[in-house]
Amino acid sequence: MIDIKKLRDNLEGIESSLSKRGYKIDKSSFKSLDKKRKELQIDVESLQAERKTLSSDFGKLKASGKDTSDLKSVIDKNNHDLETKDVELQNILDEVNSLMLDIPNVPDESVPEGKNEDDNVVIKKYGEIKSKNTLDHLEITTHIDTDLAAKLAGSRFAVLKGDIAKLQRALITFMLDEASNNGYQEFYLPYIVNKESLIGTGQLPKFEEDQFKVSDRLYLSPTAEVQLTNMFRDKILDDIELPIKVTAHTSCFRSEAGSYGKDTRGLIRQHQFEKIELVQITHPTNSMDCLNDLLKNACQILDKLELPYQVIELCTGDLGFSSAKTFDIEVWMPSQNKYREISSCSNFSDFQARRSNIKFKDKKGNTFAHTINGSGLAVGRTLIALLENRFNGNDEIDLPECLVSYFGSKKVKLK
RNA sequence: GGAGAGUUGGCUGAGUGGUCGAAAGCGCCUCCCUGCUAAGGAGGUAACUGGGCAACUGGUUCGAGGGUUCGAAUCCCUCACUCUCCGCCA
Repeated sequence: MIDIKKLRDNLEGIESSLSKRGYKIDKSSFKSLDKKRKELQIDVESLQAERKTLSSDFGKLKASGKDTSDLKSVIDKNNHDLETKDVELQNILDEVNSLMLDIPNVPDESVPEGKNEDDNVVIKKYGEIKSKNTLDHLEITTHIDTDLAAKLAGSRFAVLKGDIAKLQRALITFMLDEASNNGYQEFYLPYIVNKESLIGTGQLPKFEEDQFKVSDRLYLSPTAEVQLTNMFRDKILDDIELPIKVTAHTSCFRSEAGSYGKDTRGLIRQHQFEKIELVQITHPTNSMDCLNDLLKNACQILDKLELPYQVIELCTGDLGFSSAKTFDIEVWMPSQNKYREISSCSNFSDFQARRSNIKFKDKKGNTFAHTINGSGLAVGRTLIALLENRFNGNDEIDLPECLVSYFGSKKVKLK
């Protein structure tokens, strides 16, 4: 949710910012709605003030045992007027609100302009592409079994066996340790979350069909961003606590309703996958520094894993709904001969904080915080990248140095 | 699954129809006092939001939503959540 005051004060400015990301705001309907809102609100509030004094007069009259019927008819009229005006006001407020909920976040000034993903900007490439391998991960190892998973659950699931299952476990521990070393407090979280939480981080109401619903009010969490951010929902933090850095490993669940036929093979796009998430709650003045910090934390993991990757900055046209600025980290996937997203690091400015009511307190008063998050990293995709980049035709691969102690051996058996 | 008790400000917790946005305590802020520290004293301290250049001045909010009433934190209904005991269980 963007700030309605900013919209009132600077409609043209917001309009041009939003047009850069391809969103056209309905200026004239906002203006006329807001004008009506103002008139009605003034009416309603003065009628409410009137009711207060009339009611207290009524009480006094009654207490002194005098006749109240004249006053009663005045009160009745006032209440009747109030009710009609109030209904009108509520209707207008509902309209304003749904208009506001539909408006995406305003891109940061620094975000490169562009229409779609073709206009994203490669910031830097890291590591050397050495692999000559063309086989994909399902061809490299027999220990990723999607048929078996289909028997148990359905498509877009996987069973990992033996060393591959163990390697996933090692990766999770490694990534969590990296996050802890970088100052993130580790959490273990519920995988099921309520509606309020999903609304807070922006998955609801707009993206309901992407979620797995387990009951009337409960959903499987699509990312630990939801839990880690909503821990601070409805809180007023102390400014000296900022930035707050938190992390967790969770299984993540996505229905992938909109991706029929996309990445149907293997581990790339699953209904259930493992992810380590990094979240920071920051002061508005240095949130961009915090984003760079978080990006560095995520990149560092790929550096240690010795995997080639690139960092791209999303252009205005490709930004997610809630994001003000996003860097994607893409790891080299030899079988596809291209880079694939393995982490998305975003500054949401006060967009999520406004929805989830996360504030901090300083001498000037209470202000919405900024929220930052990114994966550190997506575990399944990291696993694939390791297999594909390190495969050299044998029945086992060598692990990078950083994983050896976590895995307990230097070699991973593929068959 | 059965039975019961709750949900009030940053926290603890009083408040059963108007004088209640709300006692008291804790915490926090300002000041006073004391050579430092400890203790003590005075005052202040909820959030959200409208109008106004401003001084200022309205409104809303006591888990959520309805209802009764001239008037609801307080009475009634529905829902959500939390806790305790019993049962079951990793």
